[in-house]
This record gives sequence, C-alpha cells and structure tokens, in this order.
Amino acid sequence: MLDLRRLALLAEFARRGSIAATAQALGYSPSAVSQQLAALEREAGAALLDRTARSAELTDAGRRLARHADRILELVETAESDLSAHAGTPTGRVVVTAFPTGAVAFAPALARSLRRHPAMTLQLRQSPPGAGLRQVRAAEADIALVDDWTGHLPGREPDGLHYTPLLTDPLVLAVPRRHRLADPAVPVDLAALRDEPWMAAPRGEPSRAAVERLLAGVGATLPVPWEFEGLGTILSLVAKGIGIAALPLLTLATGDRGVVIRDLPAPALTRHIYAVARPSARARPSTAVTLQALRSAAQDLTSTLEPRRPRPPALP
Amino acid sequence: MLDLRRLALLAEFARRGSIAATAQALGYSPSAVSQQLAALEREAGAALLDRTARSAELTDAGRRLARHADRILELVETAESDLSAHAGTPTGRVVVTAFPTGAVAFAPALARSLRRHPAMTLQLRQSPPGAGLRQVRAAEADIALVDDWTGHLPGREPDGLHYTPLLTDPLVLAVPRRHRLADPAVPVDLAALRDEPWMAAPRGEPSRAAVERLLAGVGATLPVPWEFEGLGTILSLVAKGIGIAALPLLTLATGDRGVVIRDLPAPALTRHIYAVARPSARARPSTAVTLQALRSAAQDLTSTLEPRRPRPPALP
DNA sequence: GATCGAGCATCAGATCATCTTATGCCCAGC
DNA sequence: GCTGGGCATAAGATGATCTGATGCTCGATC
Repeated sequence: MLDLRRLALLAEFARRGSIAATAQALGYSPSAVSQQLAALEREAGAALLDRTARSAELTDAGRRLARHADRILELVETAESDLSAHAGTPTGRVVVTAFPTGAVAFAPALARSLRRHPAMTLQLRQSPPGAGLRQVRAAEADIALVDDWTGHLPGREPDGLHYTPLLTDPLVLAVPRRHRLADPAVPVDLAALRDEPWMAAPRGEPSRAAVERLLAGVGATLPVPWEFEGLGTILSLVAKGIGIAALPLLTLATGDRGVVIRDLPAPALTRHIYAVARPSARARPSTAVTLQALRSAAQDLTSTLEPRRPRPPALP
Repeated sequence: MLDLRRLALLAEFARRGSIAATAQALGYSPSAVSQQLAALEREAGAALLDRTARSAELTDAGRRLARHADRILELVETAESDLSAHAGTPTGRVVVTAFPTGAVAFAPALARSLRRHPAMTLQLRQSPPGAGLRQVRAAEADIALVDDWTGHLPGREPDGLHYTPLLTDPLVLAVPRRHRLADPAVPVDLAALRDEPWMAAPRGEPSRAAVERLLAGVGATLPVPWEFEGLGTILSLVAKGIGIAALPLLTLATGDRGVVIRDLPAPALTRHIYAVARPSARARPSTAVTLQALRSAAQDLTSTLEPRRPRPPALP
C-alpha cells in the first residue's frame, strides 16, 4: 500500500522540481527526501523519477502518480476538516434507559432541552430493575437512570461507570382529597392506617420493598395490598378514592392532582436517583449534552415537587 | 497526517464490527489492531471507538471517518491500477539527438517504426559534435546518436551511460559517374589523387579529421579542400562532377545516386555509431521501444548500403 | 456459584522504518 | 582549477510496528 507521507513528498516535488527544494519546503534533509522517494518507487513498482548528477525530474509514471496524489491528499484534508468541524457538535443517537417513573418524569423536560440539537436523536426506554446498569456496560444504552433505596450505589464506582447524582426522592403518603389525612393538621400514624385499603406495586419492585421496610420499622405489617403495575396507575386510583399508597414523590411529577401528599414519619425513606454512563460515552458531545439536560430536568422537578409536600404547623 | 494503513484498519473494523474479527481478516494480532486504532484516534484527535469490556463500536466520528476512509482507499487503488495499467505502455515524449547525417539517415525508419505507439511522441534533433553525450547526462535528451572514429568510446561506460552499438560505417571514396575511378577495375591510389579537386566538411568535424588522418597515413597531404557544411551537400556536388570526396558510407543512405562509391585502401577507416542513454531512461518503455527501433533501422541501413560498395575482381 | 470462552487493553521486547549527519560524485559556471 | 548546487549512499540514533504474554470484564452454561 502506498504511503500518504510519501505521496505528499511526490506532490511537492512535482510542484518544486528538485529534491533540495522539496526538502527545504517541507523541513527535511535532501537525503531523507531522496530515500523516501526511492522507497515510494519500490512501493509503486515503477520509476517515478529520472535522475542525473545534477537534477531529477518526474517520469511519465511519476507525473501520473503525482496527479493522483493531489486528489488523494485533498480527500484526506476533507476528512480531517470534517472531523474537526464536528468535534464539538452533539450528533447521532443517544440511548437513555430508565425505570418507569423516571422515564415519565424526565421525558418532557428532556425533549424540550434537547430540541436545540437537531443533529442528535434521543431514544428513551423503560427497563426493568437492574437492567439499566447492564445495558450501559454492554453499550446497549449510553445513559441509565437508576434508583437506589439503599444509599450504597455510589460505592460502585470501581466498576468504571460514572454516577451523576440527579435528585433525592422521598417516599410520601398519597391519600384521596376527601380522606381525613388530607388535612395537614392531622398527624400521620402508620399503625392506625393498617385497616386502610393499601395499594402497592408488585413484589420485586424497589418501591414495594421500600414500603415494606417502612412499615416493618413501626411494627406494622402491611395487609396484603392491592397490587397494580405502574405507580402512575396506583396514583390514579388513590385520586379516585379507592385507597391510599406510599409512593416516591417523583410519581407526582406528571400525576393526578386529585391526591394530597403527606410526609411519612421518621425514619424518612428516600431513594437517590443517578444518571450512569461509561466514561467513553460521556466524552461524546451528544452524551455530555444529554447528561446536562438530565441535571437541569432534575432541578426543575425538585422545584416543582417540593410545594406538593405541605408542612405540618410549626410546633409552639 | 492520517495514515492509510490505519484508515484501512478502521474501514475493516466498520465492516466486521469487532477488533478480533478485523485482526483475523487482515492477518494481525488483536493487540496490533487495538494499538493502531488507538494511534489513529490520537492522530485524528477524536474518539473513534466506544469500548466496553467485551466489545467495541464506532462512535459518530468513527463512522464518519470510516466513510471518508472508504473513499480515500478507493482513490489509492485507482492510482495503483493506473500505474500498473500503464507500466508497459510507451508514453510521453522521447528526445533523440544525433549528428546530422545520423539524423537524416535514421529519421524515415524511426518514424515508420514508432508510428505504432500513438501515446508517445518522438523529437529528433541535430546537435553539434560532443553535445549529444552532454545532453543525455543532463536529461535534456533521452538518447544520443554518437559517432566514434577512435574506437575508444565503449570504454566510457564508467560514466554510467549505456552504449548500444548500431552499425559500423566505413569511410569511402565518392567520385562522379564519369570519373575514371568509377570503373571498379581501376585501383584506387590516393597519392595519385592529390591534384584532384577535393571537397570536405569544415575543420572540427569528425569526418574531416578522419579524412586528414587517412591521407596522412599514405604520406599524402590533402590540398586545401573546398569546405562545405553538411556531407549531403558535398555528396550533391560530387554527383554534379565538381570534385571528389571521402565520406562515411552512411551519407549515401538518402543521398544522390549520381555518384560511384569505391573502397578506400587499407588501413580502413571506420566509425562506430552508438545509441547512448541513461539507465533510468532505458527503463522507460518509450525509450526502450525507441532503442529497439534504432537497432532495426541500423540493420536496414546496413542491408541497403552494402550493395553500394562494388568489389574489385578477385585476384587470380 | 464456578467455570469457560470471547473480546478488549496493556506491557515488554524484537524487528523494522525514518531521519540526520557525513561523505562522495558529477556537473556548470567562473 | 575552484566553487557551489544537487544528487546518492552509508552509518547510526531514535521512533514505530508488531508479536506474544498477561490481565480484566463480561455473558453463557452447568
């Protein structure tokens, strides 16, 4: 295969007419140019230069190859220009995978934020618990939104993935508007609620485990709740007065306004929400831009949801 | 500057989808491919691959560069094909320089012979004595026809030029048809001819020197001859009966048929005619073809001129 | 949970390529 | 004859390329 640096030497020789002038123009010694052009002749299998004691000139084959060289070098320059022109531009597809409420909560703000980068496309998927990290590791997704009720996740950094904290999402009590606990003055006593109709997500869901941990902490065993897939569905049923539920606050991001939110008593259970990405994916402008949009959206969500948590009157 | 071998690796990676498959397809170890693609990333100043523990895939920049690479590699292949397609084809201009009678004698046969190579052009020039060799050395001409009356020229091979013997051209006596020496039975006695009106080329011409050497060898001093430029001119004057001349036989190639040729007595003076070329020029198909045409023409000339030298009757 | 195999990266080192410097030769011009 | 320009070649320092060994992370299978 021909060598680009040698082709560039030949093209310059074609312009300058002597080995010495070529060497000077490109900053080599004449000896180096002579040797490299001889090497190009061996590569090409043709005599490219006709040499005498005092001068050298291109053969027909040499002239022909010099013309090709000009075209090839031009294409190389186009390629390099193209690369640097796009270096800072977010382009291509970014795949974000998220747990269901995360996907729903972040979708509107993400879409709005990324609209200003027309050269990139966002694919937002929902995935089951634990699948997000695996997909990022396998490059099946660029960013995963993960929730952690344990408080241990950032310790996973030795796996090489990068965790960006987005927000802290508390578990809250959702009751119908006409419920007695809709009044902020009424204290929340979990033990007194054990005869209420509870609704929860199916076993295996992280929020279900969190709710069970909460009630075990106050010595109350949750009666067999009505199980529904999707926290959004549960929220709608609470709004219709069917029952009560303990849900992550984020569920309220786009949820029904027909419910009242109450803080649950200590110990406060919260989950941390992170955006996880491979370092190599983070280095891409498109992924970097998406992470920034997620941070922005998280701040907006926090501002939006905070007023939905009325505080009890300060103690006298 | 990007490197073609690395671009070829990237293009192959784009087709095969893994470093291991690329390495196998191109006969490298995975380690070499990994390192060379990393080097290409440094050259290009962009992340071209997105790597995980078990796989690698192209980034947007990588895909973009791979497309450019395909185009560049295609142009390189075009260049190489073009070179080898023309490798055996005589093309371009060939410059032949010759002493005057040589140019005239060889021109018709040369023109005929080279007509079958339409992609090349022949330039046939006349040059003064000694200029041919210099022009070949300086690449101002590709082939020089030179004549040597000394018999020493082939010893000049240490100068790197290549000498191709074409023909041996004897010095002969040209007399008018009505001259007494037109009869082959009459012996040629140079001493008896000193009162004849001689014609010769000007001093400095090789044939002039040869004639003077001939007559000095028989103790005869040539009277101040009538000097004319061009042996062809002298031959025409002989045909008109103006005088006699000692000329190289080659002069008769296209000369006047109104003269009679006689051998001169021993010692026989001859000149050797060579085609001289640089080795690098000889390697070109067009020059090689021209040299072959010259050899052919020389044989034709020898066949044509030999019957113009009638032999004296064999001694009883 | 243990093992295996695939596929990536990094390291150490053998071999080859590139470039510089020194030297030599051939010219033309003065 | 001398000088300067321009080519080639040789020797050697330095850098590049490739191999083989090793290590790590996975997913699949048992």
